[in-house]
Amino acid sequence: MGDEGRGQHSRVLDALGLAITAAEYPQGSVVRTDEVAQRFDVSRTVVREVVRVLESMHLVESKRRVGVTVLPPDHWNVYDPRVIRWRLAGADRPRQLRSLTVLRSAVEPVAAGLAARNATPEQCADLTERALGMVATSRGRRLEEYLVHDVAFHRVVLNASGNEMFARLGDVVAEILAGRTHHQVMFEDPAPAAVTLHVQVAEAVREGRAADAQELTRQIAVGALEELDVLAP
Amino acid sequence: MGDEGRGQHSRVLDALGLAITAAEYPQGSVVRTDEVAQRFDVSRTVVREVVRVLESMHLVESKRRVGVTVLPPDHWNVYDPRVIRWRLAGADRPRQLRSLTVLRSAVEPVAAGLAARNATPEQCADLTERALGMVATSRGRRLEEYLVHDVAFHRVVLNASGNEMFARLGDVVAEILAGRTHHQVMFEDPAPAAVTLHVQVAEAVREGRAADAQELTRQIAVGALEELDVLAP
DNA sequence: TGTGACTTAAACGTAGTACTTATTTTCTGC
DNA sequence: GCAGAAAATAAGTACTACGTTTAAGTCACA
Repeated sequence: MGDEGRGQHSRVLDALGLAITAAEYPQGSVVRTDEVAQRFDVSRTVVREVVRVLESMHLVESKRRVGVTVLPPDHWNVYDPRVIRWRLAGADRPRQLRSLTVLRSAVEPVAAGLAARNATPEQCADLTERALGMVATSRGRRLEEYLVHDVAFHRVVLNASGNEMFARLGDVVAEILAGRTHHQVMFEDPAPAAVTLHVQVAEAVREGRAADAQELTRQIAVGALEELDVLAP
Repeated sequence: MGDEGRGQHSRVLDALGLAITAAEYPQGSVVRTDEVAQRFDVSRTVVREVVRVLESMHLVESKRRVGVTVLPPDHWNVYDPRVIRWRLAGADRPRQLRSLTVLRSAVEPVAAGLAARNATPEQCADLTERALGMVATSRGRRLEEYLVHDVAFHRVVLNASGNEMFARLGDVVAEILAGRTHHQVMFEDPAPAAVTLHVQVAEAVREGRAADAQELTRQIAVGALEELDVLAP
């Protein structure tokens, strides 16, 4: 899943990013690079590189004679996969999960509609295979296996849309689905209705029925939103 | 619009980012940091910081004993505003514009629907004002003034949706609209139909008619897509 | 024909120093 | 006493030089 490189840089970046998104450093607070260097026992060079990356995510701002200032959340690059992961790992996980699911509900139906027009035969086959995999693993508490198929299914749809902006949301969807299985209370097997919908989407895409693919995917999204409402009111 | 800081770092980052997204450094090609340092006449320190940022955007990958490798486009963080700007400035501007417009067409209708439920009175007033501003500047080649109102209008809708992921797309929409006015051939005044639709969206949001706001915004998006089809077949 | 040891290239990381630029403080002059 | 200018200062910015680590390449030996 993650692409955490090894080395001091990644270690400090991850720690700082996590701390900032968790409001451990509150918005507006200021730190000096030397402090950070000492805190993590690394050279100032490493800290500077980390700060430059955090700055590129608009998590902080670095100004002379004042230090490194934590920016308010509405400046953050919330589409950066790393920021998403940090926030999902932190305290406002529910809020974040809701934002992302709403985004999904807007994007995925349109993506499915496009996929019905643009999907290659290979992608259609892949989609059908994944849908069948979901059916096969939808009973008997095989949640991990189900998750793999579910993630793959949605990735294929987003890729098959032919739109790179949609395709890049595959990671986001993966995080959401993984989060639902792992963190949300999900003792039960997935809802049969959802499984059926996935099979129908695969069919609609294969047969080029764009409107149907869109509407069916919309129903999946609605289901995901309702599930959130139940679990996190 | 831009937040280009001054200094060596921003200069080199911008130059390299532009060069990479323009495929001047083709995918898979490798450079050494010393080369870059010499090419831009800066120290390796600066180059290293730049590379770290480019790495965080997944534009490049830096490995020991091999150098800095340019990653294929499907790895890029295409939601990073800087990447978007670089690509819009480069050769595949039309492709990029289309991807972004499709994204808009998926997101904005949903955002407008949410705005109809969540918009504050201030936001409603702002929206109405902007719509009237668009009407007032829609004739007589006052394209620049029109653009300002148009961008502001869409920003308010996205913000009023109450979803942070939508709100963060304000910059993207601004880039698209600015691009249309400045680079696309747009000698004529904006289409009266589009202007009317904006006024109607403002009304629908103000009166809490979510479904109408969504449908009207969808029509605006469809118009934008058709406009693209005409200008860039 | 491998397979393990050696070489080496390049990034990674540290240390020290000088430059730049805002901010803060202090000093002037009225 | 206070407004404005000059000096002190603090912090990021940038450069250089050096040692460390990793992995690609190479060569020898079985």
